[in-house]
Amino acid sequence: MRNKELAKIFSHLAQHLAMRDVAFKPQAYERASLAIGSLAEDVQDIYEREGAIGLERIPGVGKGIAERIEEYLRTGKVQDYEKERKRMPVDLDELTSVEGIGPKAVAELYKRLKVKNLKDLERAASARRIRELPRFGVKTEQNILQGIALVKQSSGRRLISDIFPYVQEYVTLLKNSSFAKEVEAAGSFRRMRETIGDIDILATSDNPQKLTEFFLAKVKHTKMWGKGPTKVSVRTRYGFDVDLRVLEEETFGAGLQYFTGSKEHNVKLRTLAIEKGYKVSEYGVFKGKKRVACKTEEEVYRALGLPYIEPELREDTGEIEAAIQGRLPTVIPYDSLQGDLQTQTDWTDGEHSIEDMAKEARRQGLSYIAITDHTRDLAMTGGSDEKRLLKQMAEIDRVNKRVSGITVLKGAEVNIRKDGTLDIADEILAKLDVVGAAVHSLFRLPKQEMTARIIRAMKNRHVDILFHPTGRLIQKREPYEVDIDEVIKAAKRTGTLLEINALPVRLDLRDANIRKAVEMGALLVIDSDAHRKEHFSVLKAFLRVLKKRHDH
DNA sequence: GCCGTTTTCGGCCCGACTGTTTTCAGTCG
Repeated sequence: MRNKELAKIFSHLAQHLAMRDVAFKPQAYERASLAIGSLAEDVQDIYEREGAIGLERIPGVGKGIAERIEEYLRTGKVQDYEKERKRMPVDLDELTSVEGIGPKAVAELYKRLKVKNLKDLERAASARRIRELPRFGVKTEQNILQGIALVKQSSGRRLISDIFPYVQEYVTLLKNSSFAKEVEAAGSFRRMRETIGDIDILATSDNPQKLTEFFLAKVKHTKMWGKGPTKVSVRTRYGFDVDLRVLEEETFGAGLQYFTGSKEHNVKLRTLAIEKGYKVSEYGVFKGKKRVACKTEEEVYRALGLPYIEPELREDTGEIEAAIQGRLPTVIPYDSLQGDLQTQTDWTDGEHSIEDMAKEARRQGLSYIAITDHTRDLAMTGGSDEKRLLKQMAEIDRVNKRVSGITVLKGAEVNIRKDGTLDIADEILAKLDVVGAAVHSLFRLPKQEMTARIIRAMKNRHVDILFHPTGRLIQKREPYEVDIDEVIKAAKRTGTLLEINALPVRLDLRDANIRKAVEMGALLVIDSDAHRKEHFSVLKAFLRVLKKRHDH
């Protein structure tokens, strides 16, 4: 699991170099960081098997960066990075998590005001000292304060995609030890929340003491919050907390149900139990002193007269009422998707070619994908104009001839301009199989104007999908002001699909809006927004975990 | 620092928007 650490180091190094105005190297390091961070294979394995030559096969990694990877694998450090960090000891992750703060702002704030972290930044902004700096002003200062508020709202929580590999690592570690029988990650991770606060792992064991000691010995941690015979709680060196609890085999189901939560779901479940003359705790369902269920979660729910409720639904947003009335929604299994209607390639800001993306999609079991590269107004990404779109369509025809077993559809992610018109002419859109329209600029229009703008785009008869309908970036950017009910109505009226963008930082539409759209009868499409081959896994990354869960 | 059937040296996705300025740097993705 060294990939993520290396990716972070190179990304930080890139930002440090950018702060010092070094030309071109930042992009090179950033590119390598992205490639390493989303690599399916552990760099350590690649290095052990093929040496530096193998490392240089990673796109964006040449001689220089391969040497630094080697250095890191040998010593745990990259000297160039350590030097930069000494020169400017700032918490880049914290500071750049504030919308509008980039490397140059970080450098300036450190030099002039000794701002090292979020706390310093807030203090400086509150004391109105930022407005005094050259090229900063009152407006910037206010934006910074707003940005800090947003970051703090999500205090300590991380995107599920950041946490996912670590959960896998810990669960596998424990499963492979000879001390654990059942191992399961519970909590908000199991409920598949957008962000995760800490990791709760449950296990059963013949020797709990040995298991907790094994865990402590293997999981690198900076703090130990507590340690008892059946529970240990640590802060890992990656900055989040992990709890391991060892449960009795007999009551594992009840414990799993309890520690999966949510708290609100459990409160309601317990209230329902009391009404029916039962009591529910982490040790089981009780009638008087008699335990009537505890072995499995299914048993626990059944004892209360309920069908099994999938963890993803356990938020007390109506699922218990629905279960009582026998109208729980059918949950779509994780391996249901047959295709992917939003992908980018190296024609714009994606990393891989059309052919490579098609082959990878096929490998992952998809039967079709649409290539939806950016268009003209998003020049930053090299967005296509009409002429280039035609060229790309011809290339897609060639790929379809060369690659069998998957259909590649011609598409585009066109820009919705300020007035709701699109940046590609209708006669070209008419030639495409899939047209997605999206807002990429002027995020702060007034609600009415934004709503009208989006609906006008949806009315274009060539537009099939509204991409990332609210434009939010989790923990980074609020959704734009838009009347989502009106958008859903328009979707139904115009037959436009609303996207469920599966990129972990977007998840847009979000859960509550998806439910609304379903209730209002609009159609939805789930896609990956893949910008590189590895991103297809967001369509099924969690499949393995779900399968394991259903095994017992 | 990376990369190459237009280049092994000389390029490096390139425009809108914001907030600062009074011509432009920084951020966005």
